[in-house]
Amino acid sequence: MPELPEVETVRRMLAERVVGSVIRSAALSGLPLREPIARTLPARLRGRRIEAARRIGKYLLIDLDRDLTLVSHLGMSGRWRYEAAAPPPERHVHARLALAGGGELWFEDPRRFGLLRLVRRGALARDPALRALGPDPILEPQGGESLREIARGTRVAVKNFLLDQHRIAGLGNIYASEILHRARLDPRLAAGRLTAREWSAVARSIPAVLEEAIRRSGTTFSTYRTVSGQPGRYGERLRVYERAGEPCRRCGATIRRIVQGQRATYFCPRCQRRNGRGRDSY
DNA sequence: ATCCTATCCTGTAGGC
DNA sequence: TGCCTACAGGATAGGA
Repeated sequence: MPELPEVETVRRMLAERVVGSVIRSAALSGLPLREPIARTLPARLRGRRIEAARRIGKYLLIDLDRDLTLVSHLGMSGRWRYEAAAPPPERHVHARLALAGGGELWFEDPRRFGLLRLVRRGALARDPALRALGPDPILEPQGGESLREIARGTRVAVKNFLLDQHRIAGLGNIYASEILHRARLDPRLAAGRLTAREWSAVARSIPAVLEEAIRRSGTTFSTYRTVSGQPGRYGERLRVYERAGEPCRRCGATIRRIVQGQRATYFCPRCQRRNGRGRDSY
């Protein structure tokens, strides 16, 4: 599941391999993703030069000349893939960009929850996908006080708070659980009721987990791959995610799996405590 | 306003 | 072995 570290890994590789290239031609599968890909996309991409690869939250932005930006989101199973030589056709390739000088850039997405949309750069900040995003925790790190302010008044569980892209942009199901384990916080606590000290622990844990995951090229469960097809290596570092029934690496207690908002949450019932809080605190 | 649920999709894992 | 079903989750529309 591509979250901030996976998207950042893809961004870095695109920056290295395709920035500076010119798109010679483009072709679409014709199948809709989260929304249909505009049929005019190939014509608008032809001849454009790739100027930069950026990331905001889980969105990957490919800046082109003539003030255009290709906005992409990998959804659940999306992948940008670079092939140096003309590769054989494969399933689930929804956009193929042939680069001048050889090489192809593919947007693959079996589950089609992804997004591909061409936007004028001047209109980016107003684009519905990006407009309402909260701060990106790597580009705009938030301290504990700031997080506490963002959470003021909300009763949602802190795990769900971390998943809300409108509050903080980039965390998904894997890293939300990992961050709360590092911060030693029960994922069921009401976000609006955490203490300053608890928010401070969350604020420190977010970049610690994300930066280590970026160093290891992200986490691969099933489909995620880097641009060149390598799996991420953070999986072996996971402390709780997908480890239900296994011992906590910190205290040895058995990791639990619960469901919050129809999503799995993993946590250690011993070292992620409620700190003697009352029943109404979550 | 705030919060929660159902929905989209397909590869994979588990049961029998 | 093969068929069937349940499950995984990011974002969002719509309902409570």
